[in-house]
Amino acid sequence: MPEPVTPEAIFDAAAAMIELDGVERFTMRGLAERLGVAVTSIYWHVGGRDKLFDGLVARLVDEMANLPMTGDTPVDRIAALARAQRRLLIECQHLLAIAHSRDATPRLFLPAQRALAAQLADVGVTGADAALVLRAVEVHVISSAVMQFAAVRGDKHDEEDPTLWTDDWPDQGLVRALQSPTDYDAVFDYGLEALLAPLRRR
Amino acid sequence: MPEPVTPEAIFDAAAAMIELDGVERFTMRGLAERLGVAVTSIYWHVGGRDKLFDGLVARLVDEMANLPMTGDTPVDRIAALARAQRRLLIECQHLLAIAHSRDATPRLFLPAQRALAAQLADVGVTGADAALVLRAVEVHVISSAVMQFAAVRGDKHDEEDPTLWTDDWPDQGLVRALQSPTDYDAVFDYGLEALLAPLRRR
DNA sequence: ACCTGAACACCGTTCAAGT
DNA sequence: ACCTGAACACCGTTCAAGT
Repeated sequence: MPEPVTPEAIFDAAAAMIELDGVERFTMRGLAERLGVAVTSIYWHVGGRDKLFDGLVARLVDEMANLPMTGDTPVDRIAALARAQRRLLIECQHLLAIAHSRDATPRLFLPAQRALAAQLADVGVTGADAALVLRAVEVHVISSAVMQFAAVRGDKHDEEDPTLWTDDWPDQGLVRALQSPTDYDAVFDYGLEALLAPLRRR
Repeated sequence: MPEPVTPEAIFDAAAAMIELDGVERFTMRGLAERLGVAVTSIYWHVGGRDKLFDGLVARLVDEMANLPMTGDTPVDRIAALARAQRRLLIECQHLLAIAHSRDATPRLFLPAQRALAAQLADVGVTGADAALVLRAVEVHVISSAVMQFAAVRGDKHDEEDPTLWTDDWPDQGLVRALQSPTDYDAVFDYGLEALLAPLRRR
């Protein structure tokens, strides 16, 4: 089934290849081969590697714009959106890496800022305070996704160096907890609730 | 002054080049030219690109191991260390990017975990709870440095899309705050204090 | 309008050969 | 032990040429 070569088909194929093998293994020539065309054909439809990645990032931004925001209270809705954003970014880890390497991470959150601002206003947080909370939550979401990515790929190296913790270290419970793989979901929730705690007290 | 070609000199030159021009512009051939030797000489001394980056990451891990931890209370000392870690990582942004792309970010914090654990024990936090706080602070530090990096390079794109915010949006103070560049220092401090607040209440 | 092959300038890496 | 040049297999990209 040789699909027609459209920009859409090119972006789809590129996204699939990148999500499968990572950015570093992605080549224009490989993409052309998968599409069954000459490399130069891609250049005609979407341009070079840069333009291609621009398009992929734009797609991710679009996806970030339409996420559910459910919950009984404004703070619950903010938390729900943050969790949905994080889930999407973890699903699209390689695309996130591309966006990050092109300094486009802040842009990922622009579409959601309006909705977030409305919820903050509902609990009486406005102006510079609201901007600070907004940014803090954004940074928390991104970082959690980015770290999860690194951890999942490199979990062989995530174990503790046993020589660092002698057997006579008083808190063996901590040592055990650190030696088991990091539960990034728990870390994310802990941080998110800490960030939102001041709002819950209103 | 043609310095002798030692692994040390090679790492120094590579680090300087990367910190100046970024990873993407760094090539083995360029490094060889700067050192005044043939490319193949580098392969003899330190191995290929992978080995070279391994060495650079190892150096960064070493630097992370010796950071000051001053403050009157245990929580203050934890905060001070986190700030010092963040400052170093921002200074070595490109090296951090390399470490991150090689999934070595968790390793950056291993050397400091013992000292942090001791401070946590002082305020009575142990076991799995201590591990969670440890990880939450680590993630916060990394993320802040990583975001700062992206933001500084891409601050042209960090401005808000004016079409998103109509003039009749009720909270013009927020709009103004979002339109000015993000103060990542403030975002970091806000998040750090939120994470440590539960500890301060003991 | 769409697609192609040839060609260019660049990579990282290997290896036999030098001293 | 140290350094070299030649060579290989791979890139991204351009461009004139085809239909």
